[in-house]
Amino acid sequence: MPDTQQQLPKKSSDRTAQAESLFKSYMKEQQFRCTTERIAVLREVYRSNTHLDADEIFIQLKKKKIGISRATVYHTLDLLFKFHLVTKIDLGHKHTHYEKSHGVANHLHVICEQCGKVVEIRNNELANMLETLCKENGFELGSFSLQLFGSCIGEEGEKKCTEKPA
Amino acid sequence: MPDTQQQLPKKSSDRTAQAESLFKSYMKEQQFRCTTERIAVLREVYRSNTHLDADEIFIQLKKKKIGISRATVYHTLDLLFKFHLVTKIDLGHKHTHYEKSHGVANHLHVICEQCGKVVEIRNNELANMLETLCKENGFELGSFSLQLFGSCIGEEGEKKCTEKPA
DNA sequence: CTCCTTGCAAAGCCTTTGCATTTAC
DNA sequence: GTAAATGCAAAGGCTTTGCAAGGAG
Repeated sequence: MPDTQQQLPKKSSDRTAQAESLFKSYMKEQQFRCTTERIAVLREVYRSNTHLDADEIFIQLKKKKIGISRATVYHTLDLLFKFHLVTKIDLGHKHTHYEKSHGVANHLHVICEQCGKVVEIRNNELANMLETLCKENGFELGSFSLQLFGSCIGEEGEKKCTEKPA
Repeated sequence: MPDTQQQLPKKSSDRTAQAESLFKSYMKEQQFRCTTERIAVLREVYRSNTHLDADEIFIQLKKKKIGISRATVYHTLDLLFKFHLVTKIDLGHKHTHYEKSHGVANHLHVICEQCGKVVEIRNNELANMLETLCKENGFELGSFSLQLFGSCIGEEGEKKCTEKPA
């Protein structure tokens, strides 16, 4: 694999384009074909700022009149995951969610077990610690998936969340 | 909820017994009935030192001539999860795994995307950082689920894993 | 031109649910 | 005795797969 993944994006608006270039170069390298469907899935994931599930991607694309089957969406997500361009996350809902991961590293999700709310937290120190921990244990860190389950707390730091799930 | 969860186990051999007491007290509190099936699932999870899936638990119990249905296993795992006595984990295999979490906190999994190997890493500093991050963001940390996807590296720190999945 | 990719539909598989029976309290 | 839990089987829902048709290289 080329070392291009190490280049950090200069502008956040470039991230999608960069991810697209990376995707194309990985695909070329590994003899995967660069189809319009695959690019469409990549763009959809990178257009969104949250975590999507496979079906949401399928529906978004359908709304945009981009004909694509669910099977292709799943296949493509596997490819994107393989190249570390998306992260798989389990938010405690019944199925896998996916999220762009190029240029948006170093964050984790906190999920309220009462109301289901999901909050993103960013922290570089944490990411560094994880990378170090992996190295110390003979692993090279690729993508990662951090989910913390807990409960929202009130202003006074006393009241636990009692909301019902949406 | 009583504060008993904060008491750390003194001996590792006490953990199962402690988890069992906690389970019973939580159940009493919240009007759940203390059935032999539920206790059996708890014990099975705590007897194991790795992550199990629901079906493995079902099969282990069947081997021990403990009649129980899959439905009950799933129900009980939900209860255990609710009480933070097990953690749900996604190891990139196709379904949820469960792992005891009382007395075995502060660890994460590193999963090799090539060979599927799963390694556990323990680190208190990380756990503290996570707890702090949550507090800073208005969350109370319950159980957590950390999975890092990457690749084993060779002795020289150069060779990436090329093994096939088992 | 060749072989990979797509797409549809069906299959697969984990998980949940309905309802009668059993059981904890 | 009563309400909750179990268990079976069937349904549910996400994901994968087989195979013919289409498209990239």
